[in-house]
This record gives sequence, structure tokens and C-alpha cells, in this order.
Amino acid sequence: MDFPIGELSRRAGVLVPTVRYYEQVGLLPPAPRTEGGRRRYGQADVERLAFIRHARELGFGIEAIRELLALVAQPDRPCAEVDGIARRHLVGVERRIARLTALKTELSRMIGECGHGRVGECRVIEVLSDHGLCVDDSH
Amino acid sequence: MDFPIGELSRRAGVLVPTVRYYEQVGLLPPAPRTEGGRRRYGQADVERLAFIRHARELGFGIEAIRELLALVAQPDRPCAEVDGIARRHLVGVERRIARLTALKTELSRMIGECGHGRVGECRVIEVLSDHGLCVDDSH
DNA sequence: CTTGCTCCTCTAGCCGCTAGAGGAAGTAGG
DNA sequence: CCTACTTCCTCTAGCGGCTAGAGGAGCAAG
Repeated sequence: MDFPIGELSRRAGVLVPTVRYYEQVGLLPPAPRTEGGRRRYGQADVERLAFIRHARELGFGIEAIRELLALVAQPDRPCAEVDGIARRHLVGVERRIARLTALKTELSRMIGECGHGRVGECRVIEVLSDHGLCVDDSH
Repeated sequence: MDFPIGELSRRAGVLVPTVRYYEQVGLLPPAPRTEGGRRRYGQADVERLAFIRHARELGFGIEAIRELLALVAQPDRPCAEVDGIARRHLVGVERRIARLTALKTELSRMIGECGHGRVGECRVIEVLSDHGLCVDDSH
């Protein structure tokens, strides 16, 4: 119930330098130290760190996670804010998907039209050279 | 047929500091200078820069663009390499779409299950706290 | 000749880590 | 007690692809 950073790292599945980074940016509180200056952690830190890790895996940014952690500390407040943060993130993810899907379409078309001849006649190069050859000019 | 960086910027639709950055990383050749030390450009630079811009819009990285530009300079070579670069990029884009789509699914589910009560009972927080509540553990 | 615009270089910042240097603390075995 | 080994510490720099800002010089028009 009182272990060093490496153990925390293993338990939460987060690299040691990343743990220190999270402390630095304020996602984890400054850990108490041994006489020799080493950080000591407890079970609560494992849970907090696992929360952070999972949120990161779901693509939340550091700032959003900071807000989520602040809200977790106030369990009696309505969860509209939590909902809002998650929804905003979802909208961002959907936008990125839409953009990447447009890219994918354009790339596929470009590649499909390549006649596998020489660079000088390559459709891929032509399309890159002339935006007018794109179907969708959203980019 | 001999204009400064601001004019190049306008014609190609690329910000001035970005043009200088592209020169720095070798996508554009070092521009000839006036006596006063200012860069001068011609029509060929507009086309090269437009090519770079379009490739960036399609998500190609600087390194890939460097390779593409080197290939454009050798129009008689077979375009298999061009094709390869584009295909590799397409695969990367598809992977990112797949990943984001999985995120989107998880986020939507999480948000849909939120009962709009208090933070303490919020499903969003619960899911973030416990990875076991995720349907797909690919993340 | 002065105003105002454009241009120059250089440095730092964005995000979220990751890597490495150089050194100190802690632990296990002889 | 000494050594060897591992883990930990701080600090700095780097990734990609720009973007912003400081501080100064060139240049064209009025």
C-alpha cells in the first residue's frame, strides 16, 4: 500500500516517464517522497492513472481529462458537464472521420486511375499537381 | 516572372512562414536572393509549392512529399514507386479511420447510457474508470 | 524624407509524449 | 561492509508540421 513509480507504472499500464509527465502537467497530484527523494504511491493513484490512461485511449485531450478529473471529485453535481465534454469529443472524432474518409476516397480514386506506366504520365502525380482534378474540393 | 515570397505565398495559397519552413526542410530549393537578401521566385516555384500544398491537404507527410518530388524529377522511371507511396499512405489513412470509428462507437455507447443524473452515478465516468465495461478492448 | 509595408533571422511554443545523459538511492548477495 | 545491479532522480532535446512573435532592415510611394 506504498510503492514506487515503477510499480505504479506496471499496475496502471503507463510508462514511468509518462507518469512523471502527468504529474508535471497536473493530472496527477505531486507524489509524496521518501527521504531519498523518491515518489511513493498508493491504490488511489493506480485508479486515477488507469482513468487517465483509458480516457487517453479514447482520445480525450489532457485538458479534457483535467476537467473530467475535477468533476469526478464532485460526485453530487449533475453530470451534464461530463456529458458535454464527451459529446464535444465525439463531435471532434466524427469530424476527423469525415475528413479522413474524404481523403480516402480521393486517394483511392487517384490510385485506381494510375496506369502503372511512367512517372511522367502518372495519374497520381497529375492529381497532386492540379487540384482541379479532384472531385471534392473540400480540402 | 520574378517575385518576392509574399507573392508566391498568395499564388500558391501557402503562408509565408510555411514557405520558409519548406525551404528549411528541403521541399523547396534555396531561393536565389536579391542584393538586399530577399528571396525571389518564379512560376516553377508556384507549381512546386502548389503540389506540396495539395499533397499536404491529402495528408502526405513531409518525407513522402520529398520522395514524390524526387520522383517527379525523373518522369521516365516507372511509376510503381509513386503508386507505392500513395498506397502506403492510403493504408495509413484506413487504419486511422478504423481506429477512430472504434472510438466513436465506444463514445456513443457511453454517452447513450448516461442517465443525466449526478456525476457519482454517471455512466461516462464509470466506463472511463473501468476498462472492463468496454465492448471492444482493442484500445 | 518619412511612412508603412514587406521582408529578414532567430527563438519559442503547440501536443503528448519518448529518449537519453549523468548521477544518486535502494536492495540483494557474498 | 562492499559490490553489483536495478530503479529511481532531474534535466534537456526531439518528434511533425507548422505558427507566433521579437527585433531589425529593405524598399516603394507620396
